Amino acid sequence: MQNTPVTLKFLAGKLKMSVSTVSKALNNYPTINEFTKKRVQEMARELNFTPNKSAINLKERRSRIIGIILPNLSDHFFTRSIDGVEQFATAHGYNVIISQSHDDLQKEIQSADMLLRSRVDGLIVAISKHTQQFDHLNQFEKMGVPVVYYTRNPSFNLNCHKVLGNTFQGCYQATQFLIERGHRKIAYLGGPKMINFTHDRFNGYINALKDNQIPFSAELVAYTDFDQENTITAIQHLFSAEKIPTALVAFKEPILFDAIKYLKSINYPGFAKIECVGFGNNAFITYLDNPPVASIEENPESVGENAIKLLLQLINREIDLQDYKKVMVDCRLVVH
Amino acid sequence: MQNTPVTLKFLAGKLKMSVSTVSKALNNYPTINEFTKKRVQEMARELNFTPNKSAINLKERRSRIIGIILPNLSDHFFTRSIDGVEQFATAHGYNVIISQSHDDLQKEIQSADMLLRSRVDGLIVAISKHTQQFDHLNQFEKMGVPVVYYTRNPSFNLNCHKVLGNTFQGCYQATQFLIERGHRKIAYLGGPKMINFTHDRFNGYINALKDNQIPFSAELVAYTDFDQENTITAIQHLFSAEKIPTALVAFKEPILFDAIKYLKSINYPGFAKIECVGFGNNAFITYLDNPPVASIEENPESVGENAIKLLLQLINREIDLQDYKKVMVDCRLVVH
DNA sequence: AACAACGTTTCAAACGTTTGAAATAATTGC
DNA sequence: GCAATTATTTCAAACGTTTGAAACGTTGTT
Repeated sequence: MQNTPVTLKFLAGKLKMSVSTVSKALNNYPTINEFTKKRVQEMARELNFTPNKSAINLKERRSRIIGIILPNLSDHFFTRSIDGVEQFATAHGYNVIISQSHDDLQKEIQSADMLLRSRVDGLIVAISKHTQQFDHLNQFEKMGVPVVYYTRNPSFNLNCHKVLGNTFQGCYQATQFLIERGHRKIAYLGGPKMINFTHDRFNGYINALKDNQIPFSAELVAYTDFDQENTITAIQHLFSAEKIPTALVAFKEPILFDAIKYLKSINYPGFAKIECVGFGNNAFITYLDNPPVASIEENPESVGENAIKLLLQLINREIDLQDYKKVMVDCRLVVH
Repeated sequence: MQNTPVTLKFLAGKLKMSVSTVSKALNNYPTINEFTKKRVQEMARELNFTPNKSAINLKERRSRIIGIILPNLSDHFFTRSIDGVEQFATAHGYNVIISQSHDDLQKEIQSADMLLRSRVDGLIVAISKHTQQFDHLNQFEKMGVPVVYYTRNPSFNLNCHKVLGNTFQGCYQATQFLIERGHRKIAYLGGPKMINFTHDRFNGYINALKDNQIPFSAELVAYTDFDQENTITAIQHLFSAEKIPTALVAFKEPILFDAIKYLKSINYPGFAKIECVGFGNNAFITYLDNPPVASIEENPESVGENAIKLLLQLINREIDLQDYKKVMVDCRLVVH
């Protein structure tokens, strides 16, 4: 424990030169004599000089920090997307601060405020499912800090930058896949209606049916959320319908697993023949005895990477802040 | 986009008062006139004044930021532990920066450096499995920044603060549980030897055997890592041993799942009777057809919470930096 | 000997806060 | 009505950097 913090001033004192010489030497200014640079750099290393980022941020009026707000880290989609962001960000000299909203608007507001105070250079955000009001996020753009919404975003709002999984295409492809395997009665298990892409997924399903001249039946559609009880209720509804489904498209894998588990537990007649597909491509599928026939891989790393790429362009003003972009990242059907 | 950043100075100009009055008004100093406070606070709200954290950090010589370095976010143990840290930290006015090492020493060093520059007030770290050298982490203590190692830590080093899952007790309990269920030939599948607690777990296993007068057989012990191939090799070894095991204790659940899957895939005779236990208590277990008979719940939230509690005490100098503590968090056996 | 020209170093202000001390204004006591 | 007291505001320095402008010292030219 050393009580004299090693600052430029301290180094300057030791070396009997001015603070600016030390600073410039460490930053490799061409006007500084080579021998001086050596001396300074050696001394800095010896004394473990570590520049104070707060001071630099203050001076430079930027932080080289990217903020990320997301619902939670227990969802593998998000942790995988972080990897995409982090890799590209650090390669470009930026660090990342992650903040979880736990799908709670108040926490999201707190996170946003914290990141705003930290003067992040840009923000990537997947909004909570309860976010209907955007003052706390609009604040960033007002201060000239670009914001990229990814995955979960305010669907009605065109005036923001978005990077989205092409969830329509993913769901279309999954439905198409099931149709090609001979299914005609394909049930659709949707997610919370507050999450905007829920509708896109539904549309993918609908359109695939339409394009194959399969009549749509409202009986074959139900919605749930992340609560297991609700999923069971939805499944009971779907599989007691008149048109008994032979296949199922679900908006998220863990929920699909709940569905499969339930059908199996009640010895649903014809269970073995039912074919399922869900979003996610969870690594655990390999351990299931009755795995989904395929998964919709959402490529979260790519979503994250596209988000940070766009954000960096906005930060560098290569793209105008007002020139709102929408980037779609295609899904890929993985057959198991 | 507004080009005049709203600073104290800017507010002071608008209100025709000094910067210090504005600052004190916003910080609710008792010497400031109530009416003045109102005026200032209103104006601040109206213009969306957001204090610059870098400036405050610089002035206060602390950041109210806690750094966390951990191997990766794909392991649910770590994401759950973060929840424990975050909750307690934010309740005490601290923010958290998470940095992944991806089990790579170089990345860990980079993370440490980044956090050091950011002048975190304290560090919580689960070292990478390749970390044998600790300069980058010792640096913090040298600068008076307390460090708490959690879960993965330098086992040989007593001179550091540690918060650990009581992995010995967990493994003992699991083994005891299997013994009580009548098993005598219990195999043990250990993890990477570089991870320090691997040995504690093994000792838990051994001691439970000993306390029940069950002879230990080296044939019943094998080691693997997170690579599936190696797990299969280990399992082949264990289950082709002379003493055919009837139960298995594994050091981590996903690996246990690989083992179960393999035994099932080869139609291992007596597979249905084999009882397994592993560390983790993965939420996913509920979907398995041949689930482990029990799980060792490591209580990661509690580990995280204990780590941040200790760290805050160190930060507040309620505990002397040199007075090295070791906190153990018990595991809990969850029978499925 | 004078001075231009260069290589190198230093000065000084700025970034946005906080805070004890000093200054000023308002109030009270007599 | 004036000093003493109290309430309120302002001054000024500090936190650790960066950086353009100014200053310095050394050479080389004439």
